[in-house]
Amino acid sequence: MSAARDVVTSPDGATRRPGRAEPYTFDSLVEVAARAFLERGYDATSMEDLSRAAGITKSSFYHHVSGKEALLRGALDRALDGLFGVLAEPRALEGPPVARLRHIVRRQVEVLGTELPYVTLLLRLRGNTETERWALGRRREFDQAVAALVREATDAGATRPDLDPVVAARLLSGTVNSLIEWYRPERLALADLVDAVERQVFDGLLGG
Amino acid sequence: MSAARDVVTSPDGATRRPGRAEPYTFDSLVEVAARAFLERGYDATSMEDLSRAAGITKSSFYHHVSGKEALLRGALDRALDGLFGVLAEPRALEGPPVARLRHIVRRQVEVLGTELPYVTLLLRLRGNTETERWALGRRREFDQAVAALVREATDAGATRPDLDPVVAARLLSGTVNSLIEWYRPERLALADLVDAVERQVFDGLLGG
DNA sequence: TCGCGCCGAACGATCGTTCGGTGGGTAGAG
DNA sequence: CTCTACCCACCGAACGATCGTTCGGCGCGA
Repeated sequence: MSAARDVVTSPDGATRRPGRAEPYTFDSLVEVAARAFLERGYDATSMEDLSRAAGITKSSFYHHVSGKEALLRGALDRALDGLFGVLAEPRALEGPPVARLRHIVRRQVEVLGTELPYVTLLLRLRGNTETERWALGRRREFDQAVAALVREATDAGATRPDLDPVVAARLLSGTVNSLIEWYRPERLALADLVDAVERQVFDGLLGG
Repeated sequence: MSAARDVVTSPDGATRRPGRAEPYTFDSLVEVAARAFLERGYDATSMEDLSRAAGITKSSFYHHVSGKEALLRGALDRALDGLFGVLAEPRALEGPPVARLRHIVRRQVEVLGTELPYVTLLLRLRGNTETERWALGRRREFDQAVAALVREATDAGATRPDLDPVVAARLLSGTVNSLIEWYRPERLALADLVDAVERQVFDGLLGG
C-alpha cells in the first residue's frame, strides 16, 4: 500500500531491481500483516488475507515468510523495541521521579502513535502461544518499570497521598494504552495528543 | 462451575428435576463461554473447549445453544444492558453535568467489575460479523452519550479550559475501560477501585 | 544455464455444525 | 400399582469448510 523503496541493497552490496515488481522484504510484509491484524484481529486474519493484501498468492507469500507466527513475532519485536527504547533515554533515567515519569508518558504516547499497528498487536495478546507469552512477559517488564517510577514519585511525596501507587500506575498505563482504540494520525496531530494526555493524566479532568 | 439452581420451573409451570445432573440453562452456558472467551479470545476458543468447560460433549452442548455466535450475542447483551442501565439512572439524568458525569463514571466502573467477562468481550470486538458490528454500534452510542456530557460540562465551564472535550472524553472512556485488562475482584475491593478511579480521573495523578 | 520470484494444487488438521440413536425418567391409561 | 409410550438430555461419528503449510513446476532476467 505504501513504503515502496525504489532500490534495495542486496546482502552482496550490489543494488538491483529484481523480477517484475518491487521486492517483498520481510519487514514490509510484517507491516502489511500488522495492518491486517489491527483490523480483523490475529486469529481472524488468514494467510490468504495477508497474501492478498500484499498482492501475491499464498504460496508466494511463504517464499518470504516462514509462517504466521513469525509475522507476529516480527511485529511484536518492533513494538517492544520502541517501548524499551523510551526507558533507555537519558531523560527517563535522570532527574526527579515525576519529571522522568512525565517524559516517559509523553514519549510512550509518541511511540504508540508512530508504531500504532505494532503496539496494538502487543496490547491485544492473550498468551495462547509461546511467542505471545514471551511478548506478554516483556510487556510486563515495561509496566513494572513504570510502576516502580510511580512508587518512587509517591515516596518522594510528589503525588497526592491518597493514591495507591500500584493502582495509580495501572490506571496510568491503561489511559495511555487505550489510545490505540481510537487514535488515528490523520485526525489529530501527534504533538497535540501528547500534550492532551500529559495534562489529563497529571492534572485530571478538572485541572490542577 | 457455579450458579446451579436446585429447581427449574418448566414452561408448563411444574417444577421438576430433569435427567441426572443440574440443568444447563442458556444463561449458565453463556457464563461459561464468556469466561473462556476472556482467557483465550473469541476466535481462539473452540466449541470443543466450551463444551469441555461445561462438562458435556460438543454435540450435547448444541442441544442447549444454537451456535457460537448466539453465545457471543448473549454475553454482549448482558454487557450492554448493564452499561445502558447506568445511563438510565436518575442521578445520571438530573443535576449539574459534572455531578452526572461523576455518577456515570462510578457506576460504569461498578458494572465493569461485576460483569467483567461480558464487558471484556464487548471491548475486544473487531467487527468481523454482523453481530459484532451491531454491538459495536451500541457501544458507540454509549460512548457518545458520555462524550456529550463531557462537552456539556466543558460548556458550563466546569472542566479546565485547555481540554478538547472530544479528546478528553476518549481518554476518560479509555481509562475506565482499561480496567478490564488488570482488575480482578479478589485482589481489590470494587468500592476502593471506584474511589481510586474517580479521584485519578477528575483530579489527576498530582491532585487538585 | 542457472536461480529466484512466483504460482496452482493439494496436504493433514481443526473448525463449527448436523444427524441418528440411546438410555432413563415421567406421564397417562388400564 | 403396573405397563407402556413418549420425551429429552446426552452422546459418537461424521459433515463440508477453512485453516496454516508444503511441494513441484514454470518463466523471466542475469
